[in-house]
Amino acid sequence: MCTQRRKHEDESASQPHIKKPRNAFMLFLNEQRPKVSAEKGMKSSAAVNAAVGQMWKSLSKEEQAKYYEEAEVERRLHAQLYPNWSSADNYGKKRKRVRSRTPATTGKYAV
DNA sequence: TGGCCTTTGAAGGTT
DNA sequence: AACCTTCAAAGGCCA
Repeated sequence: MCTQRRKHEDESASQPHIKKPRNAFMLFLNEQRPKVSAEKGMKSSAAVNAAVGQMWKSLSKEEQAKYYEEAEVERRLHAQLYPNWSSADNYGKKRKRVRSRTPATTGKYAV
């Protein structure tokens, strides 16, 4: 695996860098990704994620709401496990490509 | 071997 | 307070 996490035992033993609470799509993705990847033959997750994103739009508001509630529960669980945890665990650690990938810029990341 | 590419949501960070 | 930037997942693909 690529990310070997150079973290020493002291870090990983106490708090192995707690991930941010996943949103509704991450939950939906984790369910549909293996299915879509198998049916579509999509190897790269980027393509699968995009495809699942379209599927998400096809979901009924009740179905979508289901994931929002599940995601909300994960926030609760996260809060219970780490009441003082801030999502800034890895903020700025992974430099996401070019800064300005937000749709607010021009819909797409600045060319 | 790590970062990219990709999705939306959440949430930190900046203004 | 409002706006913007980054991580969350994650698997092939590139430098």
